[in-house]
Amino acid sequence: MSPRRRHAHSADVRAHLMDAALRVFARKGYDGASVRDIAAEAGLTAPLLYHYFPSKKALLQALFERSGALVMSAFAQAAAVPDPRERLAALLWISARIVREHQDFWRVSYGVRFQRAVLDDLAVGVAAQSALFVQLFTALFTELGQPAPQVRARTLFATLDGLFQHYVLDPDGYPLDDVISHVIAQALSPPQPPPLSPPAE
Amino acid sequence: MSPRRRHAHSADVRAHLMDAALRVFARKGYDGASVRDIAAEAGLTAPLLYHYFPSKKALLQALFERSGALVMSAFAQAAAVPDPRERLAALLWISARIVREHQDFWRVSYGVRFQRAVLDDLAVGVAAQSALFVQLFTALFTELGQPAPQVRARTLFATLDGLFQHYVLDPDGYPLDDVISHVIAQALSPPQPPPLSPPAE
Amino acid sequence: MSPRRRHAHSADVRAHLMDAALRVFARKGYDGASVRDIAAEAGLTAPLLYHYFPSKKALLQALFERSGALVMSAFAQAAAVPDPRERLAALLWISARIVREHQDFWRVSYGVRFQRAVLDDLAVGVAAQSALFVQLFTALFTELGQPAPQVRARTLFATLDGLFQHYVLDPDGYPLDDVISHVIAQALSPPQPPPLSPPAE
Amino acid sequence: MSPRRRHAHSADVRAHLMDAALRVFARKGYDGASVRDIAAEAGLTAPLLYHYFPSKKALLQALFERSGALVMSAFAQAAAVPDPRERLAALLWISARIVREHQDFWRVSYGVRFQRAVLDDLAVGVAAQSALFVQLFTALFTELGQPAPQVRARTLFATLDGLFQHYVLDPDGYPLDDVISHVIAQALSPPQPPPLSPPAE
DNA sequence: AATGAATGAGCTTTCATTCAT
DNA sequence: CATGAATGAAAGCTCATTCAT
Repeated sequence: MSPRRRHAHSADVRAHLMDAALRVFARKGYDGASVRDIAAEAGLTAPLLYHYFPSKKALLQALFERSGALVMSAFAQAAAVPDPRERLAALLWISARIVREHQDFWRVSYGVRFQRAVLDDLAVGVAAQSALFVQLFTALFTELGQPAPQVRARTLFATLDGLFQHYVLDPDGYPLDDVISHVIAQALSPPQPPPLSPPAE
Repeated sequence: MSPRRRHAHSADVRAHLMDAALRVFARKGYDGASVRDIAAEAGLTAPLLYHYFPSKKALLQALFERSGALVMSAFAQAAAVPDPRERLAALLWISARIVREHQDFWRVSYGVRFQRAVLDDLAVGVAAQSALFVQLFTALFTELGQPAPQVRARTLFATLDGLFQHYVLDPDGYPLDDVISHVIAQALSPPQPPPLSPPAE
Repeated sequence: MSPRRRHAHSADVRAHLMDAALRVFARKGYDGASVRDIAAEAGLTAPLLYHYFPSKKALLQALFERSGALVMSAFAQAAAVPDPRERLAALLWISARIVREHQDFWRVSYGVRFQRAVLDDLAVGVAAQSALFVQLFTALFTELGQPAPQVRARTLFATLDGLFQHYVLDPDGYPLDDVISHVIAQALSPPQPPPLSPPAE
Repeated sequence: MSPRRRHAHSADVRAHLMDAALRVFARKGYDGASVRDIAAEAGLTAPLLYHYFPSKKALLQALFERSGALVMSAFAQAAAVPDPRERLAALLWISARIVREHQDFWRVSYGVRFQRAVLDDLAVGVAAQSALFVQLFTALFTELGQPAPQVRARTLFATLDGLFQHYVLDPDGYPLDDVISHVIAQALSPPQPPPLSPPAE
């Protein structure tokens, strides 16, 4: 009834479409979701979708950017914790919270992780985040005086990645908090000498 | 011994097709790989592929069965090591070797992990392997007298899963052996009390 | 009145496609007619056909529904004739007219009559029409005081069915009116005792 | 073990294949039946089928020829009955018996009746049989002194054709003998003046 | 006589995307 | 802003038929 724009802000429609896309991608996978599906989920038509996003891929990219920003800001916050032990815990708990609260996105993200054709344009951002993560934790372990801080960082990253995948695959049955607690304890434990070298093949 | 044949043995052609499919699936993803692509990679035509496999999905399933058998036999071997610490190390080194030697398969496997529609018929086998893995390591940690053996097992499983994915995503740049060594050391280290509980939200 | 439109009304295109499909089905049979054939006959492309009909089968079904409605309304009209003898004649002449004016449809209809796989979804409507026909004529013969009215009705139905098929198979050479006249006369003639029983086998 | 031919006479295999084809055609229709289906039903392979029949169509043609011969000989027998009334009854009962005993063939025959592409090579034989039937009954009605004998013959032919189709579509529920009895009585009844001419359109 | 292997042609259907209105 | 119409490309799959053995 207001004389100004009957229709929502462009940004609102974009967000609405991204939410719809997220749901459909999460449900059917990126390839399995048709542009029509997404438009229908958002309550509009495909050509209109193209009014807001130049392609299906661009929609996915927008989802990655939105979540990337979210992750970055959360991490920046936690990275500011002065005590390194507390910082590590904060980073992990925050990661867990993000994944729990954005399960759909992570399902999508893990689902396209191995699709080169799809990831082409995302690869840079994703790789950057991974690198940042490893750097952050390498610094942290260095600060803690742990040996081989980069290996520790990589291991921790792998653990988190695997763990979040397992959680997202079965959110109701997975003891996320227990495992996170254990991971934190493990990450802060003193180093051990490697007990066995790789067997000669 | 075997004379030159114009018509290869059925089993040979099947294996040849599976290898081709593996390469194409690894390169383009399951959805991105067309039956024609696979047939062409194998040097034959699409209808002939259907002579050997009833469907594209069946081809994928055959790949999973082949690798599943391989994993199982390797695991059975390592699971027979009497000393639990050595057994743990053996299981991890063997896992790493399998992944290294069958990168394409694991790329494919991780690629379809979140595609419900595709996994339907594979789900049983895959879930069984995961369960077996967790069981095996739960028993192992119990044997070692570690507390919370199931959480440890789950964590270890997550670590391996994430680690192998990171390796497969960048096989040349990833220090697989170093990380595996560290994971083994970590898994065998004595437990620590959890330093921090999850923050109240 | 209506301005020149680049995009025709959906209903028009649907009708246009149905006409094209009817011609192609009549010419090549249901199985022999490809969706491309039909689209080409209608002057458009196959994917566009799917814009208007969800499947090839749905197209056939639409044809049956259209003709079913036509038959029903024509029959309802003739069934209202009060005098039973005149009613019988009216029903038969109307049937003949419908078949003559919709030869293509009846060719198609008779062509799929024995294709279980195709008829599945049409079966209900077709069976209902047959049953209606027999009921209508059973009532009519009862009203006329003829013995064994149901057998007479079934016989008449069979005669019409066969006769229309023969006509449709050779529309130019078939003396449709003569035969219909005779059938009417025959149907209204008084009953005769059966002259001979079936021979013992 | 007998030194002479391990394998059946060529004619036997042909007959065996024709029986198999008949069953499969009856079950799935001509188009719906694949050559592999037929070969499998006969317990052999497709290329071997091609050893006995040059094409799928030729198989169908052979079926028509076999049944045509059967019909002809049965008709020839019944046509020899001296009394025309008895002859008519004999012809109809024999027709009914043939259809009852060869339901599969008639199902197939009626199923392809409107498929020009399939019938091309059968058309001659089928048309000849129809013509023979009409001639035979025209002569018979002439002999009986009935007016318009050709129209009567055509009508009778239509009745039989329709009736046999209805029977074949529902063999268990159809009162074939009752209807045949009625048709015979009707065919032998004296003529009636046509009660109503076709309405002016 | 018998068969596994092989293929060209073609099927129905889906999709991302564009265009005219 | 919004949409129905439109399409080229390609998908998975089936088939009648042939060929080498």
